[in-house]
Amino acid sequence: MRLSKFFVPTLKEIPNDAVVKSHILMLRSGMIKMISAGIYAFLPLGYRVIRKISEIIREEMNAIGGQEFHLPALNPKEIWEETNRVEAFGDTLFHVKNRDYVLAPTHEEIITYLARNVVKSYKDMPQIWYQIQTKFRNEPRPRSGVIRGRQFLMKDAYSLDSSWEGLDTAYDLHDKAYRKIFDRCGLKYFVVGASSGAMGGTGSEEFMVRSEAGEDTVAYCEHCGYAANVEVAVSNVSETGREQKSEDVKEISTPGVKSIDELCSFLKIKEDQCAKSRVYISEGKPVLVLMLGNEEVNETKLGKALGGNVRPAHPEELKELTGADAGSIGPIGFNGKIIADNRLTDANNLYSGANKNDFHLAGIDLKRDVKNITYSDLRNVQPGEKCIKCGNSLEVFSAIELGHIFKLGTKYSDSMNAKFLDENGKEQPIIMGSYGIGVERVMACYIEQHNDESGLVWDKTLAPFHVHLIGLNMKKDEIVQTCDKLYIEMNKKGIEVLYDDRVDAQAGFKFKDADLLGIPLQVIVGDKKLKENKVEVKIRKTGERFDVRIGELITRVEDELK
RNA sequence: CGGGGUGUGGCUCAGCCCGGUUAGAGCGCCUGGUUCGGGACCAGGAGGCCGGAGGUUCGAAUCCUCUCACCCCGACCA
Repeated sequence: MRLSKFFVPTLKEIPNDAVVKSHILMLRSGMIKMISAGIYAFLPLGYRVIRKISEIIREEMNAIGGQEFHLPALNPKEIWEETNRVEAFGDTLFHVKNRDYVLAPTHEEIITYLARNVVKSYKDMPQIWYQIQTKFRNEPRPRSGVIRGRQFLMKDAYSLDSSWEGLDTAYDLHDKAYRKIFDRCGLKYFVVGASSGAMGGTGSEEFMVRSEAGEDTVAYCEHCGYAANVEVAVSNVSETGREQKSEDVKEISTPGVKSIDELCSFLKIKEDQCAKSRVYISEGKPVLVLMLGNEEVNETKLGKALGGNVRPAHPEELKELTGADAGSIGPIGFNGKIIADNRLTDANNLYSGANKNDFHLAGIDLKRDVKNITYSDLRNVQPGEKCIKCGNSLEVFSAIELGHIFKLGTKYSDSMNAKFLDENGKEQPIIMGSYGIGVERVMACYIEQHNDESGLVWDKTLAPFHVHLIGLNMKKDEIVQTCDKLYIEMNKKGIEVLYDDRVDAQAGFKFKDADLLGIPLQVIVGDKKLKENKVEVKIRKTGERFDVRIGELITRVEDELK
């Protein structure tokens, strides 16, 4: 491709609206352009990368027996009503105004619709059906460029099986295929076991990439690979323990003291002598939650421990339930269920609120003074805590979800009545799995991991081109002739070449553009080297340069690209 | 949906507080010339109803009201 005829609007300056690295670089390198919040046009250069990623995905999906479909984005609303997901998706689902259609945010319904009354026998399975297509979600807040958009390219696969063992097999196949896909793409990723959320189902794994731009926070053990969302990651910190002698409970006047910090400095005590109280409402009933010191309540864990959803009590409710405002609430005299974090197990000589404004209690012994207290893991894992699997130190950081595989089971086949006859002639619901990859996220994550101060740094696999051929002064015939010749030869050899044949751009300008685009090899044709019948090769990743005789260039380029 | 911020030529921004020539700069773009291995130089030029609507005023990019768009934090997120 000749750059003079190729639409690559590179930007020297950082676009105002972009914040994360990948977004900035995709815009600056002329790969995408924003049309509206969360809606991007892929320009020719960017689309080449998308196609390379898609092709890798396609190869690995085909390798596990996947069959590629092309499914409609416009779906009749009534199909979605069968599974009750019009309501479940709520405002996230795009509705078409002038007909009863929705824009598909995912394709379980369509797949189940296709299978129903067609996949009728256990002999018709297993099946793996997939698509690489645009999906639509009315995200309340698109962000980070292509990472969270309102329309995005997704590979979604669905497995159909006649047995749970078959589902396990399909799930394992996808797990392995995903690892191959992300390995081939050159991504550093990790795998998190996760709850399957609104998709329903039993087992699930998320494929994640560490990134500042990530929306999930995970705890990760470099040593053994343990990884879990902090919402569920088990905390592994020792209990604060009991002191030998239990003091008597004693009321202390603490005027104006609200926070644990204030309490500690007012009484000159340490944080871990305090029990922080938070009141939640669970199933309509108040629950007092005690945390050691100033630790935050993990509401997901709390919900799990109490079996249901929880919400913090409103200020008015606090006053009504305890007689005090936030900051003066405590376990003694609290009328309702009391649950404490494991770290407080049987602790004594604690300070906490007195359920009376401007007073706290000292000498609280949870074992002696608080009957019916239960203990549970309610805190967030902190960096440096011991991994529950191997005991090494955990890291906590944010990450982007690239892919998600889960066992759906019969949720959709049940609600849409997709049944088959088993070996015994008995009717059974089809057992399904669902497996997604955010194609644009793969690209963004790759860029997050492969860039430097000059721009992008592609490996050959995903690079939009293999070689960036730069004619330095295209007003000189020898240079043009040499470049043209090399361009034709490389094309003939199947080497993908971007040829900077622009006449009006100066050398420095071309170099900066080339570094920004980050194509792995640069072949530089200039006056100086040409006199010795040589051209210069620069390896983008290392910055290394060397001269090569023109006659040997093709072989050398082929070697470098191996 | 809550909080914060920004809308001025294709891009990055100044001007706004304190209203008053013809609305500016750098980059980019067009013409001609010089340059030609790390985002060149000279000369000339095109391009803006200052996000939109209403209002205050003799006069509004600037003040007021409403509205739209976009960004960030939070809520939400298969």
